[in-house]
Amino acid sequence: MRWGTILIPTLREIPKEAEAKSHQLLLKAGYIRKLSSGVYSYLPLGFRVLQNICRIIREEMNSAGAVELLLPALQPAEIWKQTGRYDALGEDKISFKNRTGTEYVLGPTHEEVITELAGAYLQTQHALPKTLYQIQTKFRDELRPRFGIIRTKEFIMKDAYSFDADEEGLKKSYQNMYHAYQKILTRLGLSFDIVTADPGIMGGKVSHEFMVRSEYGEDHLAVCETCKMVTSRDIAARKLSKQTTPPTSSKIEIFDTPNLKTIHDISTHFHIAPRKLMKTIIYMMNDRDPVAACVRGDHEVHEGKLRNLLGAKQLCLANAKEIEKVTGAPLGFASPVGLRDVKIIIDADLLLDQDFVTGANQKDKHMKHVNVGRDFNYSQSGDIRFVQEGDLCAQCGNKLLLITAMEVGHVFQLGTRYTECLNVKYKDSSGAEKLVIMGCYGLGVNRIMAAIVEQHNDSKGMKWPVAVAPFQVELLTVNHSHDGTREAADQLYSKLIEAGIDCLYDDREERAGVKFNDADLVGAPFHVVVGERNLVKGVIEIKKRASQESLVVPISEVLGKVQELLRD
RNA sequence: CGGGGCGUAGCGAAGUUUGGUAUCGCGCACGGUUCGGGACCGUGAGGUCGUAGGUUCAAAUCCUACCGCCCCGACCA
Repeated sequence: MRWGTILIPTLREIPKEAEAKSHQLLLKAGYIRKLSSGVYSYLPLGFRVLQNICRIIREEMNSAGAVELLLPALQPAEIWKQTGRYDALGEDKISFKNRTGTEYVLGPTHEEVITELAGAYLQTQHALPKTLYQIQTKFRDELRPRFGIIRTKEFIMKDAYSFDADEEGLKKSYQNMYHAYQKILTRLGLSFDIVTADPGIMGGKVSHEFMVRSEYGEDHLAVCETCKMVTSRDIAARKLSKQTTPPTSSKIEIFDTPNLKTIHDISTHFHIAPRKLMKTIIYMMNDRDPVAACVRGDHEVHEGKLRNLLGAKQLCLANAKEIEKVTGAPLGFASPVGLRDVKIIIDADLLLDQDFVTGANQKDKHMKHVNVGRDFNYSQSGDIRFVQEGDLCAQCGNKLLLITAMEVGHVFQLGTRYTECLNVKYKDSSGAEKLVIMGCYGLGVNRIMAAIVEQHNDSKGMKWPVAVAPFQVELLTVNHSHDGTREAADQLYSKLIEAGIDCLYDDREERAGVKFNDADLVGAPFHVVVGERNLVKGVIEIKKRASQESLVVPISEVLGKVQELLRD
């Protein structure tokens, strides 16, 4: 395609709104344009990349035996109420009423719709197993769209759903998708980590996330460089130290802290390091029993770990009233010291230090010189917090690193989370009705595009892998008004097109520098440069964008060479 | 929702403190000279200065409200 035919509005300067590299480059090279916060248009080049990503996804999904369909984005709110996710979606849901008063949700995901469909058609064991997928726009009113197309309110997702007769079938389907995802991301030129994850709002027990390491990710990986273990920070465990520190001889002192409730308030106001503070968080276990969870001021309680340690069925943060009842003080001044009829759980790190500052269980007061064991007893100690950089690897005991990463894919073994709510059953060979077992599998197409840019760029622009590049080759003339140059380039262009090569032909009458810079920015993997200087010698220059290395070949061999390069 | 920053031509900015003809660079159009890594000269087009109200002889500038955008944080006491 000729440059003048399509729309490639490259910019000389990077719009100041862009911070992430992918955001900057995609704007500068004319791939995307923002319409409003978190809402983007994909210009011709951007659209071509999206299509290439989708093509690869389709190929791998199809060859894994999944079948494509298309579900509606416009979904009656009613089906969301049936699965109980209407409320769980909360503010993220974009919903409205039509003229007759029916409420609709712009689909943020499609479990409800597909499950309804499965209920209608997958009623016999012969219909199972089945994996259906679609590539569709999802709508989520994100609180804060971020980093260009990494987090947007409207995005394209490939979502697949498997339906099986039993758990064993689900495991097979899950493995199948898991491998397909590995192939897809590898073909897309991404290096990635697969980590076990917390299924969260989606439900189910087993889930894995496909993570791409990037400065602009919103998630964290706990990485051990020694034993190479990688886990999601959300669920990473740590090895606990066996040491303990004896208490100090200083006695507890109560001091005034008017209106200073948070760790940040206390630490800045009194110049005390957060690690010398102790946070006491009150939870209610099984809706009845109060629990005080204590961690260092610079740590965060991990509700899941706490729940596991307690063996609690249900655990949630206490509300203001409950806190007041348990501690005798308003929110912000809790301490384990003097608490009665409350189970106290401490994080093991509290045993490694002495002399903490805690609340005083009185309004506007805290206490210092608090020592574990001396001033209060606890029922259990253990790992009840999120890991931090420098914590010890649960597997080998060496130090963990925290690395930011973005989630590009997520697979879940949902089980009967949805089929139960929507009563999706099949008849087995004995005629008995059984719930269909589901899995679901998502890939963020736009985010994958951003991830590829994040991993393939340099100071001049993008370096697309051949598989996803908007064009495989960019042909450009050094001086387009020179007849010989133009004629040679025109001929080459026809040859490349005839050979089925996706070629962008920069036929603009721009100066060489402009064209070279735009070519590097746009990032086609190979550049074919036609210039008078080489032409008189009967040769043409081919440049590899990724390495910036050039080779010179006779005109007649250009096509063959390009084909060879594309094959490799 | 809280904190911070910002809104002036397609892009990047100055001007706002101290009210007085809307300015500069890039890009765009036309003419010319150039032509292998973002050329140069000349001419020109392009603006509700985010929106609405107020103060004033006079508002991009001062006041009030609202809208939008970016970054950080968000039931952790």
